[in-house]
Amino acid sequence: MDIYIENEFFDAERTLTSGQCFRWRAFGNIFCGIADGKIIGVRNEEKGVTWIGAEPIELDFWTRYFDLALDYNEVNKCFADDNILSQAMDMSKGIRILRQEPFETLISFIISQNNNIPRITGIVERLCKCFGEKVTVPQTLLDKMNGVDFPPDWYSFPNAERLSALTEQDLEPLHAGFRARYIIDAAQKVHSGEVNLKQLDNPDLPYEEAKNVLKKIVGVGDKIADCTLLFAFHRLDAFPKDVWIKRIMAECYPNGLPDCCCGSYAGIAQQYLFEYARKTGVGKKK
DNA sequence: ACCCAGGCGACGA
DNA sequence: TCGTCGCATGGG
Repeated sequence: MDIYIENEFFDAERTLTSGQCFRWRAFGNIFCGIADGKIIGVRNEEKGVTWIGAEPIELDFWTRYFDLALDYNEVNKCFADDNILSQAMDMSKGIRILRQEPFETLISFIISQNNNIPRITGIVERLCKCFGEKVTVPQTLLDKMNGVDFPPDWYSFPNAERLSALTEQDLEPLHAGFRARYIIDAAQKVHSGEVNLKQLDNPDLPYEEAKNVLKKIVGVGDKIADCTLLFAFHRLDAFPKDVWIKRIMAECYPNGLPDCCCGSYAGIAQQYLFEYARKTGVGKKK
């Protein structure tokens, strides 16, 4: 069935195409994606959002996934004094930081290194198609998609146990390049418990401590650890520095980032700046 | 043909 | 602790 949530600070298109997730697809004004083995459609309304094909019992799950409990209007006041951030906020209004599944987020951002978003998306899609499990699409969602070019088969993100049993050669169809061995190493360390993701789901765990756990994986450095902590564990104090952020730091903040980018909502500021840099092309040479 | 992408590890100074 | 380089792949 459908669930409607009133919330004026949620923009599905901006949130789901902002480079924090790689598994949502647009079909007209409906985004479809999978989390927790469930597929739903997400459609923005005048003053809220509808989850198509979601069950009432899943209300808390999706509310948490889309971070609808946090008052972003309040958070944004932290950034109002900064000129660049104010502009960035205007063009990113309605973006939220998702709470994605940890293993999926970890692997996705391992794949992201020295890579671009369209290609990351393709590799993640092939990973799910090859090693995930088929997900049943609810009839309510299928009905809405009648007449749309909607894929018949959807696959979950494979778990650590599944991937830990594979070899680099098994991953060749993904065309992940040098990242294949990083994926295997991550899956093995997560599955063995050497990297305990459940332990990281604890806001009281000191940030650097959590980060060092993730960095035990070969191919996980500061940036990927930061992204995993931000987009899966909702550590809003994370501030991942990718090439876009480095450009904007060099171009717009030669004397350093404002304090609000080091505080408890640094990750939200980071996401605004990331979008600003990508949309305006700040610092990028042509 | 080049350059680049939500980086990282190895290596040398 | 710091820069620099190679890494696979594919799109611009």
